[in-house]
Amino acid sequence: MEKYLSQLNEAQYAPTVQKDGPMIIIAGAGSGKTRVLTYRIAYLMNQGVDAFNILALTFTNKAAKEMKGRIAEIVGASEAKNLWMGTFHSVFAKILRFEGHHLGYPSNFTIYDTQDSQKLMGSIIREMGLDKDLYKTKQVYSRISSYKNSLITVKAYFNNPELMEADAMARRPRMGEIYQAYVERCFKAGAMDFDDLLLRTNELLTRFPSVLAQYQDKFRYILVDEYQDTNHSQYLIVRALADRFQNICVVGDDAQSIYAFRGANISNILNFQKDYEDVKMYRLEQNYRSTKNIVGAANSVIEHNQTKLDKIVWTANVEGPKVQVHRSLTDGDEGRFVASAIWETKMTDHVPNSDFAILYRTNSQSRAMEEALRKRNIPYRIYGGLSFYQRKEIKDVTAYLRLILNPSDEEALKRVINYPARGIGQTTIDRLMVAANESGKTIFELLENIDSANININTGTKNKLKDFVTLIKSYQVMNQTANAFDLAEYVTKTSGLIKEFNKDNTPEGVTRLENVEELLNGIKDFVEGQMEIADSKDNLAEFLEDIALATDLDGDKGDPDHVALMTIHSSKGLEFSNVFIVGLEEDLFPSAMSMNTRSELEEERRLFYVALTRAEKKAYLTYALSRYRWGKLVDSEPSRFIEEIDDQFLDIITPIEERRINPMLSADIFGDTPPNKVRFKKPVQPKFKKKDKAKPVNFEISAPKKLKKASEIKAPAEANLFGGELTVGNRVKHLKFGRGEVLSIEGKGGDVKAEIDFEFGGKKKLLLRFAKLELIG
DNA sequence: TCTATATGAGTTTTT
DNA sequence: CTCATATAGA
Repeated sequence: MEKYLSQLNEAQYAPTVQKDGPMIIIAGAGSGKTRVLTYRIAYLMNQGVDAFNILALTFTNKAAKEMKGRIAEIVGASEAKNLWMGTFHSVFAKILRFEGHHLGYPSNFTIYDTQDSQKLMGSIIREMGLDKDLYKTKQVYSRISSYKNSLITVKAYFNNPELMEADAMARRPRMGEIYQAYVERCFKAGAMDFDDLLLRTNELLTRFPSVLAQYQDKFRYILVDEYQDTNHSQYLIVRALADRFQNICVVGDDAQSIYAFRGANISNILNFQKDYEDVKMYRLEQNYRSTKNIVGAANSVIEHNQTKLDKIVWTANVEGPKVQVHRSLTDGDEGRFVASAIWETKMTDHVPNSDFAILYRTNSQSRAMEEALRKRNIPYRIYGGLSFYQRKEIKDVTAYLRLILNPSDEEALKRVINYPARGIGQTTIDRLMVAANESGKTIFELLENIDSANININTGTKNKLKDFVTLIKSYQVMNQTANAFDLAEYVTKTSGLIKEFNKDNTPEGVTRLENVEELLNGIKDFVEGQMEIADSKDNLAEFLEDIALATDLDGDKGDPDHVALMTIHSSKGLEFSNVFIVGLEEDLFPSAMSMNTRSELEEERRLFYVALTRAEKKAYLTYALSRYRWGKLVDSEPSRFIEEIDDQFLDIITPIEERRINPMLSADIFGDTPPNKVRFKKPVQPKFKKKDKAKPVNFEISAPKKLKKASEIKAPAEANLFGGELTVGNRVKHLKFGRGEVLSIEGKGGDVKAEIDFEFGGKKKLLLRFAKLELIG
């Protein structure tokens, strides 16, 4: 028990064992902040704090997963499960499921992803007859998103002349109307977008003091990782929840703030000491991760930022090799350099693939890297990128499921009403939308009574619409009794989706089918993990929520020994022996979109700082003289960030190609470009990002692929309680629903069910055979 | 009124 | 290159 504490140095020990009160830990890169956080949670639990009373918040799924794993190692998986730990969005989505009814939301509200939100805005802009070149959906979306993140409601917007003025100046005077229409339409659709999950939580906690009190009492100890990345909305939630007990511990590093683009506000961390009384401040400045050269290089870069806290990150580690800078001719060459460097290092040092990471600014850069790695037969895995759940075919299936659960979900309806084609065209949909807006009814409600509705639609189309309603209703009936897997399988078969995908015999089409199959497998695993809940009605809703907030279908399948490829954003919090930072070119990194203001540029610089400090032993910086963009070779120049590093930490390699540079020559002359232009061809399995493409032999379609979540739930066969051990009136604890009281017990043998009234989720009937309940005094 | 084809426009980063 | 929307054809 004490053993883990002895692994901490003095600076880390102090915050770890401060049990109560507000505290802030300013933690430099690699200074062991995650260790402090995880050990602190373990310490709290050892001090008798109930895991149910601890809330730990992170910003990305990746970070949440990382932290969960580490905590489970110390306190054990079963105890760790009782912690409320996850991203802000996922934790508050769960709370809103329970409490959303206060705000007029159905408990099975839909979560709109970016795509849904943007489509809705697009159609609002069109309906309002606005110029779509002036009102670009993406810009409108990010503008509205930033209002929401700053807690500027529609009402507040119209009361704020400055904001309205700013939008008018940007030639978008009707922004407020769009905002208003968007909010109304979301609400009517029973949908929340990502920002709503935070905004509505705030509304809930402000408008309903009893709800606030309940959660304040529950979350007696709150820990927030990466506090520098909180936006205003998140900040207020944390403050409200922590207000009663003031046991709040935030950890962050202003130098690693890289989410300003989604509203992160550095002043939250800078002003923390003003928000609470007697704040203890701790600083972790010793870097345990990286060599002197890497720390030195990173420090010399971040020096160029004006806005920063005084903090000296230092290390007692070895000097190590210098940071290597490498120039390539094209992005293809860059990939080949990286692949061969990895290969050579593996040969000489005998290290595993997992010692390497390739980090880039934009997701699209992964392609050149993938290709080169595949050629060298180096296994790799891409993290992030286009999420599995955002693929067209997956969204098609889930749109049906969403509609079954929540027929008001307008975006889902529009997606599937004519897919597969049923002869219901745009004109019909437009008329329906107009009628829906005028009547205040949802489209589905109109469709249910299409004969009596006063809409100009011909009889033939009306019949098609009726058929569609009948189809969806039949699914809804099935959903009453069938589990999510059986339903989803039935839907894909009977809606015509499978037939539609089957039409396409191209490799992409085949991949699509496989993806759908994989989705079904995922649902199956999820359902099996949920078997304890006797009324299976809810599990579809839960599955949909999970996937709405998940980015990666990250199981531990495939070879765990792979090179990691990811954006720098998603690499935060991770570390690797060898790190390649690629594409260090002006307009790419720093991004062309981020060079308008000093603060934008400084965020890019912090991003570079984050990238560099991921490396433990060796860092490589690469750039190319020209790069393919939209199929065209475009010239580029080296990033300013390379120049900003103090020379003493750098080892600038002048490649042999340097002497051969000649615009007359194409890359082929060097003989290192593959004879056929593979680059332009689609890889055979391009959609399967989560597989190790370097080993196509490994392509195990038939092997069941498990969603991490489900397999986690299933794996530990804990001692389940059976009827004999449980009686009416007992108090029990459940992983998800919290504490509860047993109301009744029914059934016999393996089918004993208990009805339990939980603090979160209300009354549930659980099958004791599966339910992992714990008796509490 | 719906469907297939051409054209054209846009690429940060995440929940 | 890869999406999303305009236009012609059925």
